[in-house]
Amino acid sequence: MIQRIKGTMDILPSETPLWRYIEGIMREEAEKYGYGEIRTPTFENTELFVRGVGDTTDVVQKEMYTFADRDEDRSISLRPEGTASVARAIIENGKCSDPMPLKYYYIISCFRHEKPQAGRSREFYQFGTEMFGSTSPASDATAIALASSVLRRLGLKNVKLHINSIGCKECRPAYRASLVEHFSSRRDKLCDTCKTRLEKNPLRLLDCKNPDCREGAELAPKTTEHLCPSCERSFNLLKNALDAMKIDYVVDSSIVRGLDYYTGTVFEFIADGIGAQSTVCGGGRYDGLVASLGGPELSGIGFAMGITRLIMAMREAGVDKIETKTPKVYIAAMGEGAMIKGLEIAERLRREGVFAECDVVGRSLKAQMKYANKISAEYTLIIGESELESGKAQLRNMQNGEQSEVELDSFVI
RNA sequence: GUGGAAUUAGCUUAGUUGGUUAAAGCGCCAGGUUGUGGCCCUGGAGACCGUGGGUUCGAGUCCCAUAUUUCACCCCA
Repeated sequence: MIQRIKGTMDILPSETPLWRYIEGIMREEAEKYGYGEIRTPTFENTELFVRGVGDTTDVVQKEMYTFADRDEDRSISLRPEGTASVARAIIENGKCSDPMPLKYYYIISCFRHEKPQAGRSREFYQFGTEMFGSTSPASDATAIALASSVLRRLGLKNVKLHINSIGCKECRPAYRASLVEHFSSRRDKLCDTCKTRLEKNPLRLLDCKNPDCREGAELAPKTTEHLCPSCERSFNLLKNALDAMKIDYVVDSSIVRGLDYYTGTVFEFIADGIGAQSTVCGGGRYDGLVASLGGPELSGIGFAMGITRLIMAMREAGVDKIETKTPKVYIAAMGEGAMIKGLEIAERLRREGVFAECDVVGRSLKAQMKYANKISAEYTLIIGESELESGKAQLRNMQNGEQSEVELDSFVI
């Protein structure tokens, strides 16, 4: 038995309708906001992610599926996220001179070599959107509104929006310094990972779950109190816009994000009751990304939603039951002649747009009726020798058991 | 990468202090008279007890290793 790769999953026909329902809502909403779908390659030059996502991030340092290409001396990687590829694509396809803003969305799977856990797998699925070419908080508000709108339509009331601003390249260094100062004074109280974070990525100290570190984080200077005038104005405008759009949020200074490209506004939608990996949607502004990939100075704002986490949240909220299509008519056929006739009729009905099935196993009538019941067929048409001769057959309503006689070659349903 | 838990038929599980042909429910297949489902009844198929070692006269039951699943840390969607 050859097993599935660890951390991957099979999505069976019993589950795909829910996936498609969710994806359908994502597409509809994205398009309603003027985003167009983009499809980029599953793998890219490793360098794209190193430069885009950041060479100090865990994602790039220890989680990428990286390998040597066969025919060239070149390192390629399966995409660990979607934003870098889209940024690359707009530069490469000359879209940076299109009318601004550029708005793209995608539904893709990404790959990270992590230890699997609730809400985390090595191949994971996400809906992402990117908007380029606006520095205005109106674009932040629009992106957040889109995410919020998808979640609302999915029926997720157990999801909360947390927003924060981590500052731009002007104000972040100063804030970072004040954080380091704050935590250095209480260094001996920090957990081991936080001690290394103090040097590597001080912002991360803010969302450590260790109780002692949490205490330090509570007392730490808030990003929002160290913003430069421009960032502060933007953040306030964003809050005003969200208020006006009637989108509830909390300002949460522990939202820092882990990818290097984030600047300014960052946000997460956090779900209750789905375990430790509770962020169903995360995003923010990435004003330096396009330039760092060799494109023009073009700011951006986007987010990604984890589809499996959404499904967990939907289960938790009890909104994961959706209607699925069931056959209009099942044709029970006895004998070879009837089976041929049944196939003929089923095909005629399908060409008229009807969901019709015909027995292909050749079992007893009783077994076929049982099967029709199991697949929730609305009607069963019963064909045997005598029906073949008369050209008429019984059409049974499976709900109330009533039967009526129909002309085999002409009945409609 | 670090730690905890789990691993018995397709699924969910039971298996007593190691001792004969490893249970059950659901599901599947077939019957309950001659061509009619949903309920009920009967029967059947289906498990080398995750894999590999070890202890023992004897292991699903004990020990070790390994894989996978799962939960948490790290990190992120």
